[in-house]
Amino acid sequence: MGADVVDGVLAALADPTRRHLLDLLSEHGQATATTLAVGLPVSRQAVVKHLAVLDAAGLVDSTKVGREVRYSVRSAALDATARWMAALAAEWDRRLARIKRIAEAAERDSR
Amino acid sequence: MGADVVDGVLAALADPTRRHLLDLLSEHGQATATTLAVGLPVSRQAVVKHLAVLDAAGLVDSTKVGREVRYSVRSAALDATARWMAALAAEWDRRLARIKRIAEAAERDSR
DNA sequence: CAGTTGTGCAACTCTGGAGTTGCACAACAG
DNA sequence: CTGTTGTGCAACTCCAGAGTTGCACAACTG
Repeated sequence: MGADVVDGVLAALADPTRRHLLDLLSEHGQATATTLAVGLPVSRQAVVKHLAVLDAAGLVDSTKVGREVRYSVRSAALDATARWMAALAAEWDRRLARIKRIAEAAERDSR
Repeated sequence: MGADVVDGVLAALADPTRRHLLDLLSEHGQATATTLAVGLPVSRQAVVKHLAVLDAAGLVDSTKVGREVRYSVRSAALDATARWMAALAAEWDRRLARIKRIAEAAERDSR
């Protein structure tokens, strides 16, 4: 699994405004930067920049229709990151269990 | 599920140095800031700050032993965030499917 | 055609966070 | 007790990124 994908998604999700943006997008399915900016306490330009970040992370898709650009949510990258995270948590558990086993064995030997 | 927990975890994981730190910790199971700083291109103080962030996010646990502080990985918060993310991805899929259904119905009516 | 509206581009400000250094203090070893 | 070593605290520097404004340009509407 591409580590850079995970990297991009994590960096993108770190910002509250971008998470809110994704929330709005998933509600409406389709929206332009101008429309999205109305429901947010920031300017349209700020929204455009955030959408660019989300686009680079693969969390959002853009389509030009006439003079406007419609954005929509893409779940693939998020899903991949969720799987990566779950695998990481499992890996930690595995390592912790192994270390605990070794520690117990060492203690048993010392007695 | 606490949204602030997810928030903290995402913010914590956004930094590459912190992810590397977590990786090192899960390998050794136990480590002090001084020890960890050796394998990283940053000072001990920088490591201490990162560990403080990870601690606040619940990703790391600290224990005082004599004059040194030992850190260890905690998988609970990461696991919770992974579940949250998977649920979010599923939610997006659900909404997208619903919107697609509506769009197709509208198209069928217009014909 | 003229007027309106949505985007894109560029140049700025400004704050948060990553990193550093220096020093004081507590906990060891001899 | 004396010297050494690991942490903690505080005051800095520095820069990426979040946000802004202003303007030019393309795309619709009448």
